[in-house]
Amino acid sequence: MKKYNPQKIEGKWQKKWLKTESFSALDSSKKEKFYCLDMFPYPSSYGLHVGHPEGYTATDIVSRYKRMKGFEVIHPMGWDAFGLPAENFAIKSHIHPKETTKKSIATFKKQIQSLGLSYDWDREISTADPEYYKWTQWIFLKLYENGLAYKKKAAVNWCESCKTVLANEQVQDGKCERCKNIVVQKDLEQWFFKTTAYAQKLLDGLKHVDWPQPIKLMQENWIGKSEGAEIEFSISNFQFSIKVFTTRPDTLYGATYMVLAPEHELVSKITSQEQKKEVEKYLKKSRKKTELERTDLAKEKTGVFTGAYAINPATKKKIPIWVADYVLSSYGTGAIMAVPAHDERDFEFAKKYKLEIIKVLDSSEDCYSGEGKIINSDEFNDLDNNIAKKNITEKVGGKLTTQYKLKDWLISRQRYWGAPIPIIYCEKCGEVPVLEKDLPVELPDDVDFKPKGESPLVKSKTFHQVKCPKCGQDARREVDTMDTFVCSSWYYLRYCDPHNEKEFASNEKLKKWMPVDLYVGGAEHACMHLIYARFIYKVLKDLGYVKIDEKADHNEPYQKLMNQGMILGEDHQKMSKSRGNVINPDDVIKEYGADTLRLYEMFMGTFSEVKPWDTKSIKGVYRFLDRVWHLQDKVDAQGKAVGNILHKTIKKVSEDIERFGFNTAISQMMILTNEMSALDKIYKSDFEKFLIILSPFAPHMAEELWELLGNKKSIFLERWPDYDKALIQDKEAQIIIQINGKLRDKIMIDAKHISDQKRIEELAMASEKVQKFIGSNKVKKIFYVKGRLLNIVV
RNA sequence: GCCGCGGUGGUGGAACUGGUAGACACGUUGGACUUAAAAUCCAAUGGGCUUAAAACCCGUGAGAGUUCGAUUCUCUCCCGCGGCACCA
Repeated sequence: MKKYNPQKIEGKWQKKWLKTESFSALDSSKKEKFYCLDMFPYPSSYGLHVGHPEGYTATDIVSRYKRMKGFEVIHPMGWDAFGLPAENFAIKSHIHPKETTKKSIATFKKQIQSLGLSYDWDREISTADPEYYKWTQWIFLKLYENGLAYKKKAAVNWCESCKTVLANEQVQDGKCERCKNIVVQKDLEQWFFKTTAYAQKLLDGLKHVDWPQPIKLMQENWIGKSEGAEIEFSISNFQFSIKVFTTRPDTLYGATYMVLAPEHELVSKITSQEQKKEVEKYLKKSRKKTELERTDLAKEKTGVFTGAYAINPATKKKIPIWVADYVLSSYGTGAIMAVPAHDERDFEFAKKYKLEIIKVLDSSEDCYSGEGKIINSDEFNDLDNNIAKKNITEKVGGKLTTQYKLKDWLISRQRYWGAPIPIIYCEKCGEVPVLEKDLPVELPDDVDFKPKGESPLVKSKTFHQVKCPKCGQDARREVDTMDTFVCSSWYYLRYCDPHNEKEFASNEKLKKWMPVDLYVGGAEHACMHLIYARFIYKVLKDLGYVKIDEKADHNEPYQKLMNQGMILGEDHQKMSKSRGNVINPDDVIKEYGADTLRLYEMFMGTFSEVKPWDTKSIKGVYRFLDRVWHLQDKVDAQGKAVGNILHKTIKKVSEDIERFGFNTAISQMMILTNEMSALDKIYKSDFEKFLIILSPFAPHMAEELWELLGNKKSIFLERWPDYDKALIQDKEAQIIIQINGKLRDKIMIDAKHISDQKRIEELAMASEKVQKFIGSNKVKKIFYVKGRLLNIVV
């Protein structure tokens, strides 16, 4: 009896799989395609953590399963290689990010291969490779040509510790997503992608994808659509007017004052002489506040009167115009009509500054923001407020419109380790895009990494001196680089045609492989990568660079999305170096082997739930594999058939893989294994079927045992077994007997008779236990659920 | 504050469209093997009551409701996690 030695067999098969290129996806294949994708990792110098194998094992199981089901599976892996950690490391150590990244990628690749994952390494890509970022820059140019990339001066998020601007999506809780430093607002000239032009399309597309509902909701909220009206208020004694956006034009008669955001352009123009000092003081103060302080709900609202008055277009009454930083300049028009009777913020403000409050909806509450009947509004009285919305807007010459919270995507970064923005500034011609033939704009090596608030590329002698593509005069390059999320917003397209030197990917290959059928990764990307990638994909489709003539093409890159749940430390806390509760997957592989690690991570719990690591529990799956290993000694031409349980297992494992129920699939295989272990002999054909369904989970062991059984070809060339419907039928059925819904007895009955309710009732009534509980009570009613239970109501 | 997800034994977790709650595994206890330990194998293992078993009762965060029957559906509340955060 040979001992189970995972270290020995795993290395052997990993080498073999690589050598035979068993998992290369064939562009020429006639089979139905299946695109199975992981969110590619940032290759950090720390190597893999246990979270990586969780998602990777899941997609590996699905990939191997789908191949055996007859699909041509494309299952690529690559590196999201640009980014801050490598650059920050360079600042400390003076080691070039190129070097660190190269090393980290090598480590990651080795670790990933030691897990026995079936990637198609011919398609490996790295976003920091000029071959790749050439096309990232090309995509930038296409957006630029079509007015979807533009530069503007705006109040932007600035992280003082990273010394760079950040996109809206990268500010979390008022802090930098990377370093957790407080983000401040700065007026800077920056590059944007016009995501707002796609707000509605991004919303619509969500209807067509098979994504977890919470992620869809998060995106919906992030895009933040509201329908309302734009209404203009003229200003008393001025030529100007103030445009506001409101979702409640029905409450216009209750608008008793107006508020401008401190940044609103009219503030300086309309402020009266008497109020000037006060207003300026207020503006100065609010400018100093961070975004976090300004949006702090717990804080009392503040504001100051401008001295000017507007005319309510419905009531023709003069209403005061205030400045207050509870109104945001970045949303709507940066100005509001305040209806204190029906908006809590306005109510709070009006009470504090003793402003007029007029109710225009029928309600007993002081401040009521719900629906209802209109009052105090002339001819609109008694109308339903939803009808009044349209009518009142029309009366005052307003316009029904839609607003979104989504902002344009700020993509420029004042950092080195990213793809340079392919723009040239010429004194004569102004902003000039780099010519396509001059791509890629390569990163220079001669830079000083210390961030000083401008891109390190400024310091490169070789980089920014360039001739203007238009006039040939001396010009200088844009020194900012692109947000790494730009690089990762199209990588799934490059995998389809990774070596193409003429295009980012040929249409033929895109047509062959896109869209991604299954996408797996963490939920933290809900409002970042997953919005950006959808945006870029839609743009490329609209511009005609991606054409797919499939019937079910919904202009979405990712059909099905699955989020893996975070793995916590053994102390039920988030794993972190400072807590010292980090588990290194290498250690687990060293002790138990890759198959055990894979199985364990899949067995831990529900795939998408958060779950704690438990080193002791690893033994359980190791024992299981060990038991499977020893089953080989029982294989015989003679034996007892395990057909029923085997075929039930085939059914359950197949169904569970499809619905990401890996934990229950494994538990079913454990049940089968325990059953087979109890036998003296098992049929070879039964054991082989079991090995096939085990193989996506524990590929090394399955492959090794398959070979030991005398098979010459890889187990992964086998077809996935079908279960036999006749064999999964049980001969006997157990019927639960309940009295008033409480379990009182169980009876066994031949499966032939499960439809015969009368027979079952008779059997039940014959039971002593049943009789005891019925006693002298009268049977009122009997419910029978076929093959399951009989409930007697007394 | 708003939106979402969740709360099941000592632990991780199962439970199909409302139908045996606790599958599978860890741990624990007892036993076998061993000079011994590890490993392995066998058995028991939600709580109460009981010397033990049988029998019975209780039990899926709390309370109510719908139902013949609720972990599953509805309402109210409590707790944990995630997202958003003055979006007019």
